[in-house]
Amino acid sequence: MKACNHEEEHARAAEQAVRNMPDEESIARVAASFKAISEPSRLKILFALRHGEMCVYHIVEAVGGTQSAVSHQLRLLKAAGIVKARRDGQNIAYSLADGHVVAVLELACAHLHCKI
Amino acid sequence: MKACNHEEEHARAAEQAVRNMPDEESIARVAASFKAISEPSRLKILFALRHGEMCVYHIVEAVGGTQSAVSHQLRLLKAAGIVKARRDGQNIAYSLADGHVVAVLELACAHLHCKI
DNA sequence: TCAATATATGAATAACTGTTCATATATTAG
DNA sequence: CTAATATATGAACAGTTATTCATATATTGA
Repeated sequence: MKACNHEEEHARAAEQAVRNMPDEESIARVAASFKAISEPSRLKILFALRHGEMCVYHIVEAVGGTQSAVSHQLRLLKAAGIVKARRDGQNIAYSLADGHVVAVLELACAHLHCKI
Repeated sequence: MKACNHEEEHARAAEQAVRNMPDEESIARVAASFKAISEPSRLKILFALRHGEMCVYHIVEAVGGTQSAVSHQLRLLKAAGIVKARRDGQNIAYSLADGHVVAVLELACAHLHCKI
């Protein structure tokens, strides 16, 4: 494999890329965040929580599926810092962790030219 | 499973969630987009391409790994509409599909409080 | 046309992940 | 304390996916 005829520009970009490449741990964390929101079942939960805090009962109502599956998904989302949980009596109320979540969803939809 | 004592607010949120839930196909497309950028090896490619168009040779130089692995990853990224490709003689020059890609990466990093 | 180079790709394997089922924990009402 | 309810969780299975290896395709120069 040898260089292309854009050698200079591409080589400069490659150099900059190496110099500015985030460390492995940062990349792993970013990857984990996107992985958490890359499954339809979990995305549905996020789209649902856009409309406000909900306990598991209502999340199940909103997105369908079994209570167990939803609970497992919520655990992953919480571990990834995408949603936060708050106990309220017998219930656990879930909500989006911060405004970045909706912002990212909206960017993705804009990218795909689909309205949400 | 019965409703919680936030019945009214949560029930309203759940109703709105059901009414505004994107269709299955939109959700699948959003999920596929995030899945494409949820692997460290592919994220490295995107972080690299922030610095400009590059051919495969230079991408391999910037992110490491084998040519074959990088090529497979590029195929997925292209299929997902995250990067675009342009033939240039013997080389194929890759670049980010649009500004949304960098914007999403920056949002994720802001969310995680890590600088890139 | 032939050799060299850049990139792509099919198959195989190993690792990962989502769902289900059964069960556990925690909270409240009585 | 006991029963009922809400949520969480461990194990197992099925489906998915990233990497490697070998090879194919495409472009260029001679």
